Amino acid sequence: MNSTKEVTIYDIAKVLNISPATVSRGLKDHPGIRKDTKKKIHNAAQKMGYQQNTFASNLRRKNSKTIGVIVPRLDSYFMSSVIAGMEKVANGAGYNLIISQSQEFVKKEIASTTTLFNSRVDGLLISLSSETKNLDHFDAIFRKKIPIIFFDRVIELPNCTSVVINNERAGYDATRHLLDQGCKRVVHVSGSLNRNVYADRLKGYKKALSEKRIAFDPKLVFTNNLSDQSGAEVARQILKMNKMPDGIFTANDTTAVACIRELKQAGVKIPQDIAIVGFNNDPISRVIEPHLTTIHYPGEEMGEVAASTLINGLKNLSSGNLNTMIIRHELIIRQSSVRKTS
Amino acid sequence: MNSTKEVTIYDIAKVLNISPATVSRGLKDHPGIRKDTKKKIHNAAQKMGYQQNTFASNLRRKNSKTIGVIVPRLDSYFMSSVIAGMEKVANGAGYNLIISQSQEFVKKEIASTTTLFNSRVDGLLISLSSETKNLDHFDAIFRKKIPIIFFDRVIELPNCTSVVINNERAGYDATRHLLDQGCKRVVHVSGSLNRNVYADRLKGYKKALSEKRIAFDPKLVFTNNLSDQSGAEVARQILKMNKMPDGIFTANDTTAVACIRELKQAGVKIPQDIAIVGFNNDPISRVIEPHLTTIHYPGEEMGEVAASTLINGLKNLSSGNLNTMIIRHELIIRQSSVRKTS
DNA sequence: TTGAAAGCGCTAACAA
DNA sequence: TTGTTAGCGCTTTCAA
Repeated sequence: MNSTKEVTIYDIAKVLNISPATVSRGLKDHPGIRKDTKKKIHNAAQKMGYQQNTFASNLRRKNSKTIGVIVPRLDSYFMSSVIAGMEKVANGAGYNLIISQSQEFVKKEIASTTTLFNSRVDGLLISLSSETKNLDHFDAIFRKKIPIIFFDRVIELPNCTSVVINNERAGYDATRHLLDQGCKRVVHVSGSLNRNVYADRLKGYKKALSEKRIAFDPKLVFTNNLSDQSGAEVARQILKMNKMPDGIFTANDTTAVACIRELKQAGVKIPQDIAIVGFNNDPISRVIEPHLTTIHYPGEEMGEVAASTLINGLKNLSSGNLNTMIIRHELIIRQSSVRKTS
Repeated sequence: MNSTKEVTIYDIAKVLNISPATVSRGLKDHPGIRKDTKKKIHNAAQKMGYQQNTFASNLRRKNSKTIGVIVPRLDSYFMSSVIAGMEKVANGAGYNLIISQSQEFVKKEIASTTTLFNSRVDGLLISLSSETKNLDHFDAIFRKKIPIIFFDRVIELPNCTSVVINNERAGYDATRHLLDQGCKRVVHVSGSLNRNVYADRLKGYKKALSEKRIAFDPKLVFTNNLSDQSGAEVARQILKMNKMPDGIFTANDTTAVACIRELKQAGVKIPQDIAIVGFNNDPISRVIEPHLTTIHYPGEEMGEVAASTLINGLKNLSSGNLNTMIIRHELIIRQSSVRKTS
């Protein structure tokens, strides 16, 4: 494949009449190498087109300077922001990212885990697929004490750090806001309840209801995959209900937007007839009319925090045994939910 | 860091009383190892928790089974789809992806290139930053004959394959459509003309104009970074023009949407006063009101094609010396541009 | 069908 | 401040 001969530290050593060890040290600014020697080495390396061989180095040092990332899907605004944040931090610290998607399947999550394990990543950043129920596939990782940080879709685990927002509180905030706007009958559209993000938002929803002494009605909770289609489907079901709801809180913006569109088409007035709150502060939330009230959820920051926590841990700068890092969220109120002009 | 001792082929060899060479061969189904020996080896490996050491293997074989990806930004719907497509193909073929973003800076693009080069990726998939003018930073890559495939934002190069859509044609289609709807004075909002994607769309715009014998007016072309803000800014400038345009063709959807919002706010009727066409078929294009006419541009497919072309090339299945692969695009007509009820 | 042995390029313990 | 040397774990040529 690659025809050209590789330049090694031995070649440099020979040219400069010094030992390979010195070259190795000079190349990485080892303290205790004379300045002029270093300069000579760097110059020669440059001139000869030296390229360090990471495999040899990794083999020798037994680490890879690589972080594995497993996410359910890449193609959402939120996830791209997360990855962007991770990439920024990791690259800054000299790490590479190997990214793979589970596509929401456990099976793919398992396969990715094995690959990343074999690639000997120094650490893992994981957001779980909606199918995942147990963590057996991470056993090998745990046994080898490779640090894992779960983010967003996390799972409680004694020795793992998680980076999340307070989903229960966010769910509460969203629901409470609807109730404060006068809603009495609020539908909640949720995702797989295997996942904290959805289960907790549901908890928050229930809490807000009970605080206002509104009985929880399981018929008002829809769980699906939160896609465009599912959102439209929910809207159609709502239109058929005997007693229509006057508020909807969905666990993402895509679904909320699909609902709004479908409902508007059927002549429902938003927010007068039905007030709606989404989740994620996706760009579409500012485009749909009426603009969507939503929970802001800083993806890039979450990525940065997850990555830097992992890297600090790798450097043994870990701040003790901290377990859960909570990133602040924020309810952004727009027209889709505002009824009171107060 | 990792406390646990690694299991190597030597350990397996010792246990089974055979040579490491046989174990190595057995593990990868080398023909010419007895079936029962293979089975024994696999079983032992399983039982002992053997994990192959990719570094040693890569070092020995001088390839990495890794593909480097450099993109301007990750956080757009289009780019996430591209990456998703690449990831699918690459993982299927046993390759990992290392992804980095240039953030539209040459400087970062250079840094990423070096890192990926040092990580000894087997090949590269690149979409150029808007700043990039020359390709000197890929010299080392070319010298080592590491294959590069450029996608979307490409550059003409004798020995490189590119994956693109026909941007000139797409630009023509978009503009032509506006003219067909009766527009006489069409603004074009473009990105960095260093990049084929924008330069070619502009060419198509000009071609459509000249076909209809409309003089090209450079004052009607705005070039900027195609962000939200820039879109709004363009709209504001349009509102101040003595003679307002009656059509706008923007080189992405974000900008088109920002324009629409700003113009609507100023009381401009879309599409009656100004008809608008965007580019990308981003999810927002179906949410903005009126829905945005746009060019569909299959990101996932582009990613798949780019990755599989690269991988086929690595396997020496390359289909000769093909140079440019063109993916079909499609004009999707929605309300933002339709004036004639025909 | 299997084994012996060399070596991929680097790092680090130890010695000088 | 620099050098010697062993060895990380694997693959592969050559020999048996």
